[in-house]
Amino acid sequence: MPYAADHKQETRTRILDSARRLFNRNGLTEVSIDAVMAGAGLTRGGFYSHFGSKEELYAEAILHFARCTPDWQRMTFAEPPAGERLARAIVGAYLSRAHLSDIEGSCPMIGLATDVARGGGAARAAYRQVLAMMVDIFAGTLGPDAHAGAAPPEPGADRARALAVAALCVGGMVLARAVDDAGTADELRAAAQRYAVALAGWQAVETV
Amino acid sequence: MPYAADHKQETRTRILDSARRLFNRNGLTEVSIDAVMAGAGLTRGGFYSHFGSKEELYAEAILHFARCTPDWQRMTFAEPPAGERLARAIVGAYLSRAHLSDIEGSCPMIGLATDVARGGGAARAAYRQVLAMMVDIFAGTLGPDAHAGAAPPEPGADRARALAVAALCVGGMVLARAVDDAGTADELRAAAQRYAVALAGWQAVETV
DNA sequence: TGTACATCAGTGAACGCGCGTTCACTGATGTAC
DNA sequence: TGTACATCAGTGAACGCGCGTTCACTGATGTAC
Repeated sequence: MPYAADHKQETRTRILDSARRLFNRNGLTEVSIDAVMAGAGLTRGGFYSHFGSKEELYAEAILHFARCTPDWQRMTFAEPPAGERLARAIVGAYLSRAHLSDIEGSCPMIGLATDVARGGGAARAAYRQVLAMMVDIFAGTLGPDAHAGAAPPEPGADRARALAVAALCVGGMVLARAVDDAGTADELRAAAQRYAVALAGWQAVETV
Repeated sequence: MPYAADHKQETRTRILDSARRLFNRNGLTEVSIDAVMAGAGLTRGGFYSHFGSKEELYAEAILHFARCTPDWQRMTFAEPPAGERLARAIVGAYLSRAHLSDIEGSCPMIGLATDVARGGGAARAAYRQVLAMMVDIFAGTLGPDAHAGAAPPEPGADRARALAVAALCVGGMVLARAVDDAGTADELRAAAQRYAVALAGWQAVETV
């Protein structure tokens, strides 16, 4: 056994980390295997002893994103909150100026949305998984619905509202990144934050 | 003058229409000049008598999108409504099942969001222009704000709300397209529609 | 009206580069003795 | 403890294909006479 048991696994993780950064910045198809391997401190030839093809890297990288997301939460907050506090803190961090400008380290739902929409099943399944994590956290912690009428609450109304809050979070950031004017971008970010909190029925956002 | 005066202009428009369809489906970089020209019934060599480079095609195609968007409105509605009726009808059409499945013909803000975010200034300026069209229509027609407190309304609150409605419209569709499950996709679409209308303070959506 | 001509939109072969993929080889590492 | 060895992670040259771009050429069209 010429190398330590987890040596290859560690290299693989380094490749996936490099891919995550580069994909977030340049999209799935505009990243060469050369660049991914160089980002991991390796050369191109070794790639195929870790992955069968570039397609396979896509799928694995998206799953890697999904696995990393809980870590991202844990690292952002000194002491991990729970319940509604967690949900408010997530909205605060998600729609923060720091997250807007951190292209490489940001949530993959923002930077890879349209690439994934064009991609294969594995990428889209992983995307749904990341979205589901966010929606589940929101759905469990919603406050009163300002838009609910006098009628008794319909079944599934909480889920619909949680989906809308998520759409506002991701949509606000996607638009802010696409627009060429920093002022408009920050207005979008702030507006999405304000109305995501209002829609969720919370009093205020938890700033980090 | 061997050809009619507008002959070349018509060909150019045909190329841009082909580019619009292909870009919406495959993204900016994953479309070859060969494919664009074939889509316009032409061969590759002729491209460079219309555009200086592929980069230039990107910018022109996005501006073409922006120019087409009013036509899209006009064609969707038999008799063009105005004011709040127009705004409600836009939300209804934008977040419709038909628009969700019409990849090639859809609003470029949905299919090209992350591509534009990575692109050059011309594409991002055009993107901002299309977004501004939508936001302006919303901002002028908002109903009462269910989330406004007893305090007097702040300046810019209407613009912030219009931006949030737009973020909900685009974000809902972006997520719906990225997810691999048709059920979740339609839930996202419907939830975004419901709460976009609620956030705007309208009573109901105008179905087309 | 008919014919020769000038113009130029469009053609398609060719070039060169980048990138995904392959493969024979290198050399670093843990193990056996 | 020290040395030879087997293993295999990683290297880098090479191949082939696709695509952006160029360019000499074709042929369709409106005009002049």
